[in-house]
Amino acid sequence: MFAFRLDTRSGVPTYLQLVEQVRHGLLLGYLQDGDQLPTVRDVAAALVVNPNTVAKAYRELERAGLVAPRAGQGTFVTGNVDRVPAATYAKLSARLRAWVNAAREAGLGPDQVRALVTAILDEDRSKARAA
Amino acid sequence: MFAFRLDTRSGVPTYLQLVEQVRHGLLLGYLQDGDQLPTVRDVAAALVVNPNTVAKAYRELERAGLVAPRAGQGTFVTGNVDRVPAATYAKLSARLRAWVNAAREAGLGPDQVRALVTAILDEDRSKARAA
DNA sequence: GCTTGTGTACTATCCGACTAGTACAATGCG
DNA sequence: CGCATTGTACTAGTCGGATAGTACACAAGC
Repeated sequence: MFAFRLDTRSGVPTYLQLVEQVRHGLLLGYLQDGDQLPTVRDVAAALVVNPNTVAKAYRELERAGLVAPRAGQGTFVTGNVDRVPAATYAKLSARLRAWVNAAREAGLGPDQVRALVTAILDEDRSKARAA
Repeated sequence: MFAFRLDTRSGVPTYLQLVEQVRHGLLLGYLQDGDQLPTVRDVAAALVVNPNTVAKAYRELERAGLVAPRAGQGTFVTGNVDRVPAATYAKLSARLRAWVNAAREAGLGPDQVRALVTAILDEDRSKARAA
């Protein structure tokens, strides 16, 4: 079963964090067509948040056409998303993992690693906008 | 002069985004000891936010000992942060940039790139916590 | 000394995220 | 049918971020 996590210090609204995690799961293949998401009440209990907050996230995902609710059953993935081919995914993640290790060995702390990644991704975003 | 940017859709509070960007600038060497940050009023005008919001960010940075205000002058960096050596930084960022390009050429969209990076960094975070 | 530009402080207000609690609709199962 | 489980809907309230507007304190420069 898919598991959620929360970062309360990030300032990102809870329901958006949940939406993001499902989106990422779909993009990376952790979640596939037909998979069931944890029930609203389960998630609410596990993360100690209000059921309404979880429901808001699920509603958002439903609006986006990524999941569909079945009353009395739960919420299920209706995967119509471009997934990364498994081989490509494995290759890229291995290479990225190596990079993170190299950065850590070069003495960079987690914050510095994140800062550098953010900077490079922002470059990429700027290029994408310019193109 | 240092320049700020805003991502209004991220859900991250404005003042926290400003704090983060200064922190990153310090970590990566974009900002150095003695550098002046844009004035509160300049930032407020450029980003179209309330001066109080910018002041809140600067106050936060001052509390952290990263910057110091000089009345009538502006806010200046008091850089007591571990910076990444320039050579290390150049090497790592080049390698990461290459990885991003490879990912894009493999057909991954910006969102997928970010998702993958987030996933790997979360792995790293979990390992760091476990250690 | 006066003016200008800077950071700071304060109050009031608005809005969105989140919570609390309850109730309802639909499905599956005995 | 009756019950449990699930998602959904609604109202009311709390809390924090952001805004608006004003006022103050300090330093530099004419």
